[in-house]
Amino acid sequence: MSDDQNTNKAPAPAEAEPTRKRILAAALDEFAEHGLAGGRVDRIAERASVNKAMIYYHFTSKETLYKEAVADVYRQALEGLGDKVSADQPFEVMLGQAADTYFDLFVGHPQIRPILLRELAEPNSEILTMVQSMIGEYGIPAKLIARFQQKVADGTLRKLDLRHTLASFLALNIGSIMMLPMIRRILHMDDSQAKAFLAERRDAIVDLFLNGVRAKA
Amino acid sequence: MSDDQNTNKAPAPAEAEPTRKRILAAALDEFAEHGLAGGRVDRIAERASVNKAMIYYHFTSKETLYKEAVADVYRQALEGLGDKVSADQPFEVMLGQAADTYFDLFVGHPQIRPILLRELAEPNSEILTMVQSMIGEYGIPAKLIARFQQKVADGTLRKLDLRHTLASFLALNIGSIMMLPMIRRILHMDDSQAKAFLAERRDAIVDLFLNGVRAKA
Amino acid sequence: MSDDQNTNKAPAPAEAEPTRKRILAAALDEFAEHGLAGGRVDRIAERASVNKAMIYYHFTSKETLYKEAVADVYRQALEGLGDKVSADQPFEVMLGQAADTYFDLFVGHPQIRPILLRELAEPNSEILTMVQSMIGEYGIPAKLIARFQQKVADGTLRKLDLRHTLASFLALNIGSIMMLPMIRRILHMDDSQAKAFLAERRDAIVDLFLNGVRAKA
Amino acid sequence: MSDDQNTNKAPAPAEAEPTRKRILAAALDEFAEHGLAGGRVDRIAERASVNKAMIYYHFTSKETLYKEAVADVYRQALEGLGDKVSADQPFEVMLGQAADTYFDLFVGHPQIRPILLRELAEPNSEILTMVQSMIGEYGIPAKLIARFQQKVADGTLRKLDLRHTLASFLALNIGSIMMLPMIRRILHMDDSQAKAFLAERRDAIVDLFLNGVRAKA
DNA sequence: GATGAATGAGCCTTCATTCAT
DNA sequence: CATGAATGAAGGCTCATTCAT
Repeated sequence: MSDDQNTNKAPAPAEAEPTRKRILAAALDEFAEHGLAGGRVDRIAERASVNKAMIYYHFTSKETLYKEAVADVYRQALEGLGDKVSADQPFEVMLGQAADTYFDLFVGHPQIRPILLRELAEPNSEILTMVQSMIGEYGIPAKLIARFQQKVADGTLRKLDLRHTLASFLALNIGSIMMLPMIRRILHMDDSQAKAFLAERRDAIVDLFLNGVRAKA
Repeated sequence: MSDDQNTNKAPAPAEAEPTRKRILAAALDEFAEHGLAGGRVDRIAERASVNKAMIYYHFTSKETLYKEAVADVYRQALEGLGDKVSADQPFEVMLGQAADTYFDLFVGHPQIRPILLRELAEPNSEILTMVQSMIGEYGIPAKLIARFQQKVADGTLRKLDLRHTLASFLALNIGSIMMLPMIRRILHMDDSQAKAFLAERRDAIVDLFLNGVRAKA
Repeated sequence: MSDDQNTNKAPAPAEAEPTRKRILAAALDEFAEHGLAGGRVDRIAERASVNKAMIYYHFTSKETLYKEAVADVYRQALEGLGDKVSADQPFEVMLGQAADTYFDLFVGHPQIRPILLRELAEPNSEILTMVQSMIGEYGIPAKLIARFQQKVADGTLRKLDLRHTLASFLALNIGSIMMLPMIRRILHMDDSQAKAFLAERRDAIVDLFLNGVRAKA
Repeated sequence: MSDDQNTNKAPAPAEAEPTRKRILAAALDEFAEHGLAGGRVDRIAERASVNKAMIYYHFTSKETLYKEAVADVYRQALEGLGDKVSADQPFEVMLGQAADTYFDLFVGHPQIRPILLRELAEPNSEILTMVQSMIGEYGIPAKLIARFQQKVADGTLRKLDLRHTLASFLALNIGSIMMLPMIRRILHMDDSQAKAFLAERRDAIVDLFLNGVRAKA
């Protein structure tokens, strides 16, 4: 599929793809800033330097565009992430890799955070379902669960409800990023302080989590 | 006439101070469901069974109404919360009280969750700032930080960066609630399973956190 | 009627009249500033320090209020003017009196100017008709025409079409006042210059008119 | 197809550069009839046979449209007027030309009269300022003032304050037109009489003015 | 008389979407 | 593919007017 694209694109439609991609990128930014309801098709057109009608040439509707734009970032994000979390490493290294992966995800694709937040607010988010299906069994959660089970089996971890253990790890990681504006205000941090804080967060999380789950000597 | 009113008002307060409050309640629901951008004034009027113009009789604009509605729930919520978290109790009891308070907050006022989520997505949320100022120094974070310091001093807790410790506790609690739809999908839980899961969550969090921060014997 | 009023008013309705008058005065100001279409009932109520509903207690509709307010100023204005123009005086004195009367009218009741201007723009102004009927045969035009005729008869004035002569006199007087903002801009006059200019205008008009109509020696 | 257009456009320019101009024309009529406050965007759309939204595609707001429409008529009017007033002609001819120009202006563009009247009623009319700047130094007033000065210098005219002299000429001309509905009522003229009266007015004005300013033999 | 609250119709403006070229 | 113009359906807000007390 990618071969096909690469070879066919040079000749004629070399200009075709860019437009579509530009629209997707513009849409992503717009929706990240304003949400689906607050996002404006005009603004997307402007951002992409295309005529508004062009958007409807490439996409069925604003909502479709939204879905495709979101799917698109996730595709890129997941691709970039690849296999940064390997079960071959020591447990704490693996946890660190997982944490890094989450932080990198939101740093590398800053539009994901606001979009995800807004989707979490939506009663029956199709986006959330779609994203989940994209990540599927290859995601970090699956890897973590497997490792947890093994660690419990060999006695390194306390006997915990692993669903909660996973939920806690996710909450610590993703939740910290999601809630940063709140925590900033509580701790009276300015922009640069918040940035530094976030950078230290990974270690703090892994440390707390490890101690929290490890079986007592 | 005034006698009449006074005596009649007690029995049927459902109509006592209606319109403005009905509008606020309707607005809260509408904005919780659809956000500020997606919320419709017409729908709020309908929900409140008032004429659309009545909304503008009581409130300056849609945005003002939004802010007042949010301020209003928080006022009620904070009032209801009172002093459920007391520093006189053993540490783990206090943590449990704090967790309970958060869970109760979001259960008792289910509109807060989606509103908070969407505000977290907003670059410079005035709402977040306002809410923070409403909670102020009486909030749980302040109490926790104080207790943490004391516990570190007496050697019960490991020497940790307390800002991160607090952030972790908040992420575990609030983050878990915020991210529930995500976790549900990851763990393939249906509605009732999710509910049960959330009910157990409090203990799981306190357990993990306590173990995570406690100094080793 | 006036007896009736005077004797009855003291007892009870002493407060009644003021409200109505306050509304009329407020309406006059509002309509002078914004016109009938641009005038706001709310603003009139505010200006009159009465409840908006009170306006509808005293007047049928916004339009009615407008008409009554206009009729009211004119009534006051005409009353105040009385017989300032007397045919007993020398011709040029009489012209001066007429000019003074017009200038006084617009200075003493500054709301009349904008209202009149806007009514002149209305295709079939009922107000204009009403005002005309209020002034009737006692107005300055009638007096002037009579004097003109007499002056033509005795040879002091050239044989002119007296309708045009009258029109010219009115245009010179009222027109000058109406068009002041325009003339100000053409002659680059500031506020105080314009005021001084208007004060001199009376003499300039009488002088030009007199020379313009007088039979050559 | 494009050929078709090119060849067809000449014969039927009625559709050549339509919408924007149609809107401007419709707006002009609407605002002339009802004023800015009373003018309705819906009605303008209807008059122009365009969708209401089209108005906002071409113009920023109702007020902008108003300003542009007014600027537009004045542009056309001034263009049409050109140099009808020449200083090479005898004084009374020149005055006649000036009078003709004013009468033609208001006859050729009947919307200007009501618009000007309403703007004269506006405390700080931007329109009046704009119009003045459009006319600038090429307008009749400048030409008249220059001629007046010259005529005073050569002794043909009495020594008058030329600002007042100009004001009087303008009041006689423009004022007569503006105040016609008033004069009609005073002189009890019907439609056709008023029309005839207005046609004679030019000569009456020039005659009065000339005699009024001329130095006595 | 007087008021606060209420209402229906309407107003300006915007938005997603489509059409003709 | 690309564009400028067009459109119908709201959407937020306002206004004159009325009602209950």
